[in-house]
Amino acid sequence: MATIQDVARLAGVSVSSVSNVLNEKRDRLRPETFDKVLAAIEKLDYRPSRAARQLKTGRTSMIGLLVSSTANPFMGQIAAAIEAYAQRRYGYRVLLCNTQRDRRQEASMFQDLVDFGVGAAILISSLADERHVEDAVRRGLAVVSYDRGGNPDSSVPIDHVQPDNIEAGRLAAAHLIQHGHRHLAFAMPAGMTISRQAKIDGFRMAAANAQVPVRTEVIEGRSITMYGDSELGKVGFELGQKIGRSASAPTGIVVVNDMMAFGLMAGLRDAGKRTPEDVSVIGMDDFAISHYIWPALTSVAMPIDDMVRTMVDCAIARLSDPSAAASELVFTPTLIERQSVACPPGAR
Amino acid sequence: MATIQDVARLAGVSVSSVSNVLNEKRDRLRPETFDKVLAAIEKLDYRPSRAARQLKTGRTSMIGLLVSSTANPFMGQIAAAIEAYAQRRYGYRVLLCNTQRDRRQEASMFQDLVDFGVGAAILISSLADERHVEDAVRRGLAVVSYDRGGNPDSSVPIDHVQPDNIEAGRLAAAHLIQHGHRHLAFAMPAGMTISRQAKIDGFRMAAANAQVPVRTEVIEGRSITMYGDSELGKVGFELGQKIGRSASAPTGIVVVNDMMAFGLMAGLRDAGKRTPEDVSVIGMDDFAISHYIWPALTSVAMPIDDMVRTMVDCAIARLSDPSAAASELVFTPTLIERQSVACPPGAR
DNA sequence: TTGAAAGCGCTAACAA
DNA sequence: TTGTTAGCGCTTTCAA
Repeated sequence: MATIQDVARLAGVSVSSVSNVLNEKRDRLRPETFDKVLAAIEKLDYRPSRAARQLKTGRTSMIGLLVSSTANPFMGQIAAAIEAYAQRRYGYRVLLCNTQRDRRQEASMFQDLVDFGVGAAILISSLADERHVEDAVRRGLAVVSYDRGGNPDSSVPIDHVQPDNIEAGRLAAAHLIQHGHRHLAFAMPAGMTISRQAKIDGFRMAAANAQVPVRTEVIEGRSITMYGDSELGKVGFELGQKIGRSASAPTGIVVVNDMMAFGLMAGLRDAGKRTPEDVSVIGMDDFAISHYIWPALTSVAMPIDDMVRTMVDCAIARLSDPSAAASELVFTPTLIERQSVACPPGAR
Repeated sequence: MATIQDVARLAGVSVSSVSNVLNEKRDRLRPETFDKVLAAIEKLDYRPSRAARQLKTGRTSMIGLLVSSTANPFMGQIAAAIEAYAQRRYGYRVLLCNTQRDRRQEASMFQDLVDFGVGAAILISSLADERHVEDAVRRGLAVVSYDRGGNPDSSVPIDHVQPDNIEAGRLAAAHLIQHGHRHLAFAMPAGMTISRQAKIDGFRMAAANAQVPVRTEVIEGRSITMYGDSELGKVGFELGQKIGRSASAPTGIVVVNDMMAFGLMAGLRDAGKRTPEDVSVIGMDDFAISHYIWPALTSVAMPIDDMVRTMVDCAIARLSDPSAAASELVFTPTLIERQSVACPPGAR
């Protein structure tokens, strides 16, 4: 590989002139010198070493991305969107880390990012405890956190971007109530997270605001250890079976995410219940696949592209102003009506 | 951030001693010196800069991963598996690039990887033309290519890992024939790739080897530009509609991947055809979701974990022996029987 | 067993 | 407008 020295030699100029060309400081060079250098660069097929540049400047054009697991299609979609936008808009590449929502993993990934000299990271994982994140920020990493409320007590600035989960829960429950359902359940894996709590709050709020009495309950499945899609489906399946066999089952179910909703509908089916004739189901995340399954899944869609752009913009902005006040940005979800919701059996 | 100098000063030793500690050269240090240094490292919470290390050694513990798009759940799953294994087994992190199967993008991503000093990359994208990959290899990047046959003429060593696509096609078609189907179609988006051709070959082979006459055809949908899952589903949907409305439709369809199969079944349904009663469908990739939809999709599963381990092992191995002969590794797929295949209408 | 010093490839301050 | 030079933080000879 050619170095800046080789280019300087071939062009008959000094390395600083070459450096100036590389950094587009046209005003410091005579046009002909500029061209001479350009020609030498071309000839040698020279490309500057990012490692050397980074060592000198302390900057590297990489951001870190921590997601629970891209094996979950929702995360895969977000990862693809982030990577594409960061590259297109800022020329940044993405270092991918799958956390499996494990705090120790997350901490070690943050550490690695700092060691690599990465300046900013996007964290998508709703672990309630944020202390290891704060450590990373103190070590100089800018972090944008998705789907977790901001902590006003925090001594360090962490930007937060999230969908309005309360509204998501409300939207889903209200839709069910509007279809005549009077016994609703919110289904999720065991274990509370901030975003789950918000969804539940909205879900309950819709019931409380209804003109009629509506019974609500939260149903937790097994807890999850791998954040791919297969385990989530299985938890949903088991829960669906259980609900399907129960005598006093809810007629409308809001499921914390689409993958689990698929499993839940399969479990319901296994127990002899049809969706939406016997039980209505609403998912959240709006997978592309949800359009195509039968019955097509009604789902609460999050404005992914908007949120992704915002997260990347925040991350890059904080690179140049690390001490700016943390921003808290909330995005509004939308209900996508499809075929998995109908009036409850009694109402027909 | 503390540097090696700070540590040396605090420990009262030279930087080279600290370096020796960092690199575990215990035999070059008196145990007590070792401990002194360790204490200083601890005290300062020192972590060596990877950039500096890389500049000196030319090595960095990152590998590149190029996939069409993690928005496709199959790719998301592979990406998660690669990241986890590379990290766990070798302590390597992953630089993620979504190529959208665009040659120019791929080329620029390879270039970036080289610029970052990344030594090895895994490429998952069946672009037929491999020249830009060869360029990258010539620039010193070790590449392992997935799902593309090796090119014996190639002047540079590129390792190839792939499922036995011929067998995948054969398995699927044979399963349909065994159920009594005599008119089969292979469905895919427009445009031939190496892996699609192999699947078709196997598909036709099964028909040719059958004891009875079997009619086969290849049905191409629209061509695809975004390699997420939504467009693939739509292409399948349109194709399903078309087939469902056709008078002389095949009774059994092998679809090039699960995502498109979901869309195709939805299209069939839209045209009034049921799966599997009217038309049987087999997918390929075996998404976790395929278990849970209705009808559960019979699919050809690729041994992802085995292939992923092999790809990462190959990539890392080539780092230390760039000129080793290229390996060509083929893995055997399995048919996962579920509910989307039945005997054809006539046979009942 | 330890330390001094060169240098990886670049940027940027300063001098010419 | 151009060149010289001092590092960035490490690893790695080579000497002591």
